[in-house]
Amino acid sequence: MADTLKKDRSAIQLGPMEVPKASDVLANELRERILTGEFTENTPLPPERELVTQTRMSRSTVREALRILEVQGLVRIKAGRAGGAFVQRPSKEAVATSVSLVIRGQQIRLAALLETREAIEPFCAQLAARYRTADDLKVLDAANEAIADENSTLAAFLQANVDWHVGVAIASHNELLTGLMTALSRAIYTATENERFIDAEVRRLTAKAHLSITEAIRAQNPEAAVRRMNRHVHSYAQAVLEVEERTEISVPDEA
Amino acid sequence: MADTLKKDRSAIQLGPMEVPKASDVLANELRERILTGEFTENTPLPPERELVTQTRMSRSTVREALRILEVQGLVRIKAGRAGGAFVQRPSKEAVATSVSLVIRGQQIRLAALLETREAIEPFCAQLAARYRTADDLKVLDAANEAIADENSTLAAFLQANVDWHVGVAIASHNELLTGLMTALSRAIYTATENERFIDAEVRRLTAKAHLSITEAIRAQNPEAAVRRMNRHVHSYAQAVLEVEERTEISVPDEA
DNA sequence: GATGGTCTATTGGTCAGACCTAAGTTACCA
DNA sequence: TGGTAACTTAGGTCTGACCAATAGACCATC
Repeated sequence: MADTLKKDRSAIQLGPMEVPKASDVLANELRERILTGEFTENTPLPPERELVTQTRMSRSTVREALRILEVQGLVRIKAGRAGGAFVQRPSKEAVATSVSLVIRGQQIRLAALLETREAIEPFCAQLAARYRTADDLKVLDAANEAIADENSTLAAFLQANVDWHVGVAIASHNELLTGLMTALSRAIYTATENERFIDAEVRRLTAKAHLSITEAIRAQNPEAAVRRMNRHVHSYAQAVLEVEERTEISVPDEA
Repeated sequence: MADTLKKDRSAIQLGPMEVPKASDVLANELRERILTGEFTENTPLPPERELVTQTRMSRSTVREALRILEVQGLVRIKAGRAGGAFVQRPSKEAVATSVSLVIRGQQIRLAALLETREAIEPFCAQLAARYRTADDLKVLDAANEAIADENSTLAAFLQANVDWHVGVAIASHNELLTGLMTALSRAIYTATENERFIDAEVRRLTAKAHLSITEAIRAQNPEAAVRRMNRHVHSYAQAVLEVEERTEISVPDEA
């Protein structure tokens, strides 16, 4: 009897309910208006105290809402007179930082990073070959020059390396891919920073590969670009992983 | 005299300096400690009032710092007794939301989304064929079943479609790719939601392609998986773009 | 003895008001 | 005319108070 009663009563099912915080409500409202284009780029939002009177919320609530939007890259906040919150469209930076957080936070294996780069970068090269501008090529050439300098430090080499890879992504003119590649490159940079496998030979091969890919992009030859980039990142990944194996996985331990 | 004095004094050169906000300082400090693993998952941070006494900052400053970390997905905040800020590792959700923001905010062309998917998804399929588990296959099979139902609504079809694509990404066991694909799929879903080109024929072809790719993944045949997925997403993109052209770019106008 | 009410302690959420600091604007004086 | 002092506007921080949600202990009722 009691059992059936219990069954009857628990037949009514309710999921856990959301009770949004006041600051979230404000943030959501503003976010929607920004994303739908109601506020265009660089539009100044009303001053905090004005928002307080409009929304009848307290200033701390208003400020927390603005802080949320700031972290999400939707507004940029300046202090001082004529300051305030200015509408911004989130760009690759927002993607790059969040991806970096995931990479660092999840202690993602170097292998997975390299894998992901193998997925994305050949396609970037292909798009770059189609859509590259003269400015894009300048960036790549500058990076190539820095890479070719055999007397530079390891740090300088790696930085130039990152610059080149990000440069290719930028040349693809796809903000999504650019953001991902920026984060990936940074992560791979720090992961390989202490690697001892980057010797003169590796540097020479890298420089050569980059040059050849750059030429394909310059010549607007997508097929060659994708093919060469594929080979480049794949062989680089192989090389890194070989060293990783030989040195008995010493990196993951430091977590 | 005054001139030389002035010159001497301006010999000391200082660049523009950054004056970080107090809340940023706290947020950065906590973020580093979380990311380096000093605080493990689910560790409760001290209560706000405790942080106030420890840091000698005001409560509003402490709260803004916590809000920053919350938005970045580094802590989860619960109210009430035994509540507080609990350490969390940012996951694919964080990537998905920030990518969604960029997609919505930049009013990214549907073409670019499809392009990006063409870059990523074949590689996901390849990895899925290598690393898929039995559970992964169950998800794909369930989605395929829903897709095959010819009497379902358009919304149901698209949802099942998303489930399948995300399922493939999950089967790749790469958090990065999974996060990106989740965001991408959602965006493509909403972008194609109102499209009239999804007729019975498209649904039939989609179901067929998904089945064939699923089989390649089940058989752990990476080559077939990547080839079939490539063809699938490419032809889908072509179909969408053809409709786009025919209907004279009506979507971008509503921005 | 299971259900539900009440109390209390803890902790985040919100509010109000004050003051500090950054940065344009204006006015005034040398 | 040019520089600087005063003013104004806006965000940044602090203080202290109270509200709201929640967990746990205890008690009342059926």
